[in-house]
Amino acid sequence: MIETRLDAVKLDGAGPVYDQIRRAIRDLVVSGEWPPGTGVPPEHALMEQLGASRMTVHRALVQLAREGLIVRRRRSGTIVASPPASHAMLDILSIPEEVEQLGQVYAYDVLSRSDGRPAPEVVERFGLKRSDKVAHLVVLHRADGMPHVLEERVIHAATVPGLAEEDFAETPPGDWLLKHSLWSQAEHAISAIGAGAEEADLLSIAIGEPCLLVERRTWNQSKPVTAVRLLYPGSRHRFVGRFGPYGQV
Amino acid sequence: MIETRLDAVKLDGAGPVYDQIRRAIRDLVVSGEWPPGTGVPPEHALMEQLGASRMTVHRALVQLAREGLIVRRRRSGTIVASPPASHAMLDILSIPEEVEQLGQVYAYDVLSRSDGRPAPEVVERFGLKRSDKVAHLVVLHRADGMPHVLEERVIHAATVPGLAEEDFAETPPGDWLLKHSLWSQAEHAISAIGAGAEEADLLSIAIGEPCLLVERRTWNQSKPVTAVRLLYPGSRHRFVGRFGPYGQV
DNA sequence: GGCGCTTATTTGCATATGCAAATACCACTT
DNA sequence: AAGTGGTATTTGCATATGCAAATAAGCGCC
Repeated sequence: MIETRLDAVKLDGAGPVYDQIRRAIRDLVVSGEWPPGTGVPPEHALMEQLGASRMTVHRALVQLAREGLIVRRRRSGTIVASPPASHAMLDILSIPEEVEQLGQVYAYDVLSRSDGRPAPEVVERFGLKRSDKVAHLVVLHRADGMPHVLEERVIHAATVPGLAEEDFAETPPGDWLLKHSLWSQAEHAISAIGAGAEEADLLSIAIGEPCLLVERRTWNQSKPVTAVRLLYPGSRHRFVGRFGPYGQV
Repeated sequence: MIETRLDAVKLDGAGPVYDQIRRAIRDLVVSGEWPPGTGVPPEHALMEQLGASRMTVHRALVQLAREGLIVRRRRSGTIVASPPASHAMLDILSIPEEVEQLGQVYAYDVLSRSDGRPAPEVVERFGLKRSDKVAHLVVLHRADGMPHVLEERVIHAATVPGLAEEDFAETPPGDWLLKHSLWSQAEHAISAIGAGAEEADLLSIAIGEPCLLVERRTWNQSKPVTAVRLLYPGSRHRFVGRFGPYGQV
């Protein structure tokens, strides 16, 4: 277990104490200062350092645990949780996992890679500066040998250390990024478009066939990390979700 | 404010007391026994009736409030919340609201309605019995006069009182149902398909043009309520959502 | 009637205290 | 070395208590 520096937890005096504690720890977690596996100080230590009662500290930690940011176990203590790989319907972050959950065999090919300045059309689509250095990848994911998704991805070199040395021979870029970069904010959009000539060819479908397009952009502390465009043949894919009226499952 | 019968809250003895209280009240809310607006008894009353301390009752209520099931205000007390009309990206339940949020003028036409036994293909799609009575509706929603979504809907008469008398002249069926029926579970699926001849005509698009298809089925206590098929012209629509790695916004 | 003040009710927050449950760790035995 | 049992640590839960903040409702005054 990774140790923490206790004095990193600082209150800001705004609002209820339990919420100050909650936010202080949450910020350390989402900023990456306390990466997954880091040990959160025990209630006693926090209580002394912050001058709050144990119940107040407890309340903050219980809430963070319910939110999934930390994991608590008696006697062994509290650690920062690993972010869940996939969550609700559209938080599908790992394509290999998605395919394997369908009981199919996963494989992928990196069709192209280029490092350097982004092409003008890429700059616009992903909201970059022309001077930013990026890696531009095209990857075809297969399920049981059949084309499953076509992925086009731009990775912002400055925010992802080790990018140049990685050749994505063993792990597709999406999964690799999950392990080698942090993200604090993501946005995605779903729409339907017809496949273009090149896309249709790669996915083995007809030109103009309806496809589901998922576009996702990811930031870490407002710096862009990666942008991806996933094209799913419409006939072969459905995104399914369940929910209740108050948001619960 | 609607009064509640205090003795309706019953504990089941399983697990922590605060959680028993939480579940007991939650069940009353989601079952519809305490409809939105119902007054939840004050902490003092619950405390006496249940033989728990106020802090324990408080903990249960605070959690329910954070989950959005109840709304609490000092002095005026606690009431059951109205289910949020729209929530995350795909919990768009009210099309009029969606359109108006885009700053466009909303209108709709009921293109057809038939009451009676469901067509065989509807039976299958919705998991009904052939003997169930349903209303079958086709509605075109417009934004600024332009076709916006094509809605095809089946409503299960047995679970929706007052259905036969309603003509949907003033409120489109989706919104009407939100007010006149309860639901405890929903499922939706998104996919991409090409517009059929009839659909293309109604939506003023070309045959085969890619569309986003949202299918949603809704149940109340495992009895079907309604099933709907929403066809959005792909070129004109994107569903956008934002989220963070731990599920928070 | 309307306006402003007071009061009572209800929730919100924090503390102190005590015990229970889980379990990592250590010492001891075989 | 391997099991065994006790102990200390850490979280989980519940209670009792006190005060603060918000505000609905009542009261009195003009």
